[in-house]
Amino acid sequence: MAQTKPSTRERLLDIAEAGVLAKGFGATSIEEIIAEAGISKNGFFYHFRDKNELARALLQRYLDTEEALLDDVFSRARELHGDPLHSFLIGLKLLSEMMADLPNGHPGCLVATFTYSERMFDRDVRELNRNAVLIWRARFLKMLEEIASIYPPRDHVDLRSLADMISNTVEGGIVLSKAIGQPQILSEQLLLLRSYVRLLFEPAEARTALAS
Amino acid sequence: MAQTKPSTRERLLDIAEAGVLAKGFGATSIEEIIAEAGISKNGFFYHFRDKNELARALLQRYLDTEEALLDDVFSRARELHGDPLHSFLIGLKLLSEMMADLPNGHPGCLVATFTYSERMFDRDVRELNRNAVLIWRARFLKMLEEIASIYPPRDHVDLRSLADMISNTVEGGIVLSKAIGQPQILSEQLLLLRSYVRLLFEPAEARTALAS
DNA sequence: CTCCTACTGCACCGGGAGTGCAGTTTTGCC
DNA sequence: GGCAAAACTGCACTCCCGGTGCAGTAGGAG
Repeated sequence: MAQTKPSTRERLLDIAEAGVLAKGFGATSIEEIIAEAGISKNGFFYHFRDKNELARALLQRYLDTEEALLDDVFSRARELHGDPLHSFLIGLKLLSEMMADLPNGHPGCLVATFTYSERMFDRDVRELNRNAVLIWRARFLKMLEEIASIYPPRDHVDLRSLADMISNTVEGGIVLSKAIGQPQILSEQLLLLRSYVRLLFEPAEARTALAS
Repeated sequence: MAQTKPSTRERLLDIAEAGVLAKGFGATSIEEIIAEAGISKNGFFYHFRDKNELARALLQRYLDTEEALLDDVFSRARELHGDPLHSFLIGLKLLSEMMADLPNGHPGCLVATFTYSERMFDRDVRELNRNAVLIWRARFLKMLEEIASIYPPRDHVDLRSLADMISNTVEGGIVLSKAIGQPQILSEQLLLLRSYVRLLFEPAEARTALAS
């Protein structure tokens, strides 16, 4: 499995992804992708029937990577602490640190890009995009339900909304970081989210004074 | 000042804005804009030197409208309650209701769209976009500093980050709402933000039990 | 030796960005 | 009413991009 192919297809996806995140899908031309890849136009169309199929492949690959990353982060967090609340807080911390360590900041989220270009794609791609957000929701909801079953929340909150808040924080954080060119915003926002989760669920006796 | 001109320029901007929010800037063609406006191509170029100038005008108009809206919401909130914390909480509630009342959900934020297409624009437009976020930050930071000077926060938070969290919630909420086609997410997320601000600043004695 | 994968090269179409220029209608103002 | 400026129209043309069609080929696997 290890780097058997620096395959052309993967290189095309890499180049396309960078372009899409920097300029938007509609503004990323096949011409420039093949120019950078050093391939002919027909070479491109050998791999992807049309631009929509490029979009599909791009999004699918992106979602698989993200899912693996989230699996990794939160299972590592769970190994560090068996309690659902504390492992969740650790997971958010890890995520925040991971985002802070990206050298040029987060390059952008394809789900957001595609959401802001929905009219360009066919049903398949839009459905894929929609499902991605619903999968994130389900993932975080499951963790929050486990937490809430042990720690009663301090305020009336809908756990489903709260689950969305994680995705929300990431998506918003990426936009703001990119917009003003301050990569650290994303990780700061994740820490604020963590602070909220803590205030919501952590029992008062565990928070004597303002201890971190 | 009242509707003296349903001027062509404004109509072009309206049509362009809808297109840009639905498909992205690069994918919104001048041809389709003039087709919908019923104007010739040269008519378009009479108003805007090129596509970049269209972007500039689009963004400037959008930012002016948003600023006026925020001024309105938070000054109305201030009239309803003199206390900075409570008027801020009311403002977030008003904003949330306003977003919930949009018939087809929020159409999208141009700042986010432009952020995800940065390479398409010249320095001017990128600077305009960047400044917009910094202006939002300054606006909310001022309000939060006033709050924090009266109510000591319950957790160590950087007020600047917290100020960004308002923009963050809106940007993220718009992405999620659009992505899964559930307009209410944006207003829900604003209410969660409100819950966080309340937990952070509201004195314990004001929150006996879990009262709203 | 042959089949398959992964391409190259060329020619072509339609549509979009943008330019240039000449001409026309509409509007505001004296 | 007259006149100039503003707000356009129409046409012709350039270059770039998405996409198609078709013919051909280099290299590895059986």
